[in-house]
Amino acid sequence: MNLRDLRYLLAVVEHGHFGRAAEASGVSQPTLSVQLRKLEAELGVVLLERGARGVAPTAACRRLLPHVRAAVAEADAIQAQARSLRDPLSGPFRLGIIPTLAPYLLPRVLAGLRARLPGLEIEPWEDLTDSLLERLREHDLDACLIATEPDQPDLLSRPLFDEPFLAALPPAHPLAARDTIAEEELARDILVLAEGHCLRDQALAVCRAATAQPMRATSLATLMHLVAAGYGTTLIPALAAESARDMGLVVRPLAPPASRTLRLVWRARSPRRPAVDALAEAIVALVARPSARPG
Amino acid sequence: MNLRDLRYLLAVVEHGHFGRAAEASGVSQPTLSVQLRKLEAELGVVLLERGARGVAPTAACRRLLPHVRAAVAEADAIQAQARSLRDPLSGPFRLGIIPTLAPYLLPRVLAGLRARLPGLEIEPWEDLTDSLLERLREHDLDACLIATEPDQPDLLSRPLFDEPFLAALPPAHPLAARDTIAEEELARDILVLAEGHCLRDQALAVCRAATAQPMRATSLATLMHLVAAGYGTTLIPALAAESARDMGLVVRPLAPPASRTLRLVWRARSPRRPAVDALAEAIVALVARPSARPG
DNA sequence: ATGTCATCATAGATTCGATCTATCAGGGAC
DNA sequence: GTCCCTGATAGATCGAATCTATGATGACAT
Repeated sequence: MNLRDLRYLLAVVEHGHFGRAAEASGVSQPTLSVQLRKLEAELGVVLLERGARGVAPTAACRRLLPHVRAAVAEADAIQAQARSLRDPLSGPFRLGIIPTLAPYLLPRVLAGLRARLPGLEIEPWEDLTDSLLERLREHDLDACLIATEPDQPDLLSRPLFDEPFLAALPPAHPLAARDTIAEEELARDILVLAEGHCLRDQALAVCRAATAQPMRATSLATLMHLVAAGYGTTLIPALAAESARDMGLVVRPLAPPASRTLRLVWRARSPRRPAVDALAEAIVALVARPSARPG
Repeated sequence: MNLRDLRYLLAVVEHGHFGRAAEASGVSQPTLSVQLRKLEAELGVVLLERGARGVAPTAACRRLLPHVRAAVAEADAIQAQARSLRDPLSGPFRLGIIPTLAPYLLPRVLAGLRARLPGLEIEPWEDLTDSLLERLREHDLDACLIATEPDQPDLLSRPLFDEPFLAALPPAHPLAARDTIAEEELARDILVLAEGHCLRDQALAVCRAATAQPMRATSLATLMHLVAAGYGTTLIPALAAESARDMGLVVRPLAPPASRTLRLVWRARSPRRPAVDALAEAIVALVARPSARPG
């Protein structure tokens, strides 16, 4: 069975006349005659009652017509939707983001992304780096924002921007009065995230500390609350500074400075490379000059 | 676009593998490769991300898949429904019946027809002869039961059975005591149906009367009620006798007898001739030996 | 590293099917 | 009876789908 033949059938039923249906379909009258006879033979059902003054659908045909119309309509829907998906910068785009970045980056850039890439429907997905990369490889995500460099051959990445690390202290902490803080000074009572967070490893590396402390916050927000409650200090990425200050923390730059590099990762074979590139550039621009937050 | 290609797409998406999808589709792997590339070119959308270990649908493809599945499902529904319509004795069958016959014939035969022709879904349509024949010619009906012989070249008919006319009288009528009644005796105070009813013409012909009486009942039931109320006499077809007696009328045979011939009419070109013939024979058999009425 | 295996893509030949033009056949209408 | 309109048929032509054989590429293991 063929969509073309179904369209022929609809044309003949609509016009009640082979010749006019043929003209409307852009083919010759014998074509319709032959093809519709074939369709009848294939279905084993007489669809048309031919008369000297035209043609009428049989009862069986009338029974089938709803399905025929539905099939043709779905085919048209496929083409219509494909037309709107033809723009490489449109359609759903699933973007994985690590938890120490998502809550602080997304409010800054989402509105701007909608303005710059109106066709791209970004669906954020928050998870730890390893899970994100696994999902990315399984085609569950289109790209990921992470803070490490993946070394898998089927994944490519590009750096977006560097995010400095900052010291976050309770106001009553002895170091809170200082303008800058050295890494070693922070190491003594630093609190870190649970395992799996790249920020945990980076914080420990920066401070050259191998803490085996029992407190392992599962989110940066939790961690900052712990610091605010006086349980210790921590290292936060720059984009979280505003949130940290809102919680009453004292935020100080490190001396010498340290940072992490945020990278956008995608599958080497992904056909969405244009969208990936556009997204990367948009994020860089929006982070450098953040757009207003959506009301 | 082609239903075949849509099925290919579904197979590849389902198997995630061109080779296995090809096997499942009964074609070679290059066929799928070529056809799906063509489909992508036609839609202008990359549907599949080819990898070294298989293939995955793109985000755009996932967007389209519901429509693709729907189109294929509708096509399958067409074939499934066609299979069940393949039996010439099945499917909807619109049967026109004149009003002086329908209420008395249908209760006698409908249950039996369902038993003898279980696939045939008879949809009765009650109207005057001329309207019925017009609808029949316009393909709005598959066949008609009427009491006259149509003389249109595109319509064929066959007689089913003769239905005697009977005299119907109020119990108090002077003729009610007689065993049989002559036509002339009835003519004096006969009531007839409104124009358009063939029974009106037949009654007038039988009784050689040209009444211009004001009372023109629009249904046989009304007419019989008028007779029961003592407004006159009338001629009824035999199948209405039971109903007439239920209303308290006296029913008597004519001497000499008169009758009308009920015919089944269909379009000369109708492809439903097998159903028409089966229906004709079933009705004849059921009228001769009526089945039990449905409870 | 390097060979091996698996995967999809490509090329050329072949077969099948859709379509065209020209013509036929049948029914109504006058 | 004759004409005209309708759909059906025939034979040729063109295009498209498919096949087999082979290439290209990447992953994995030794």
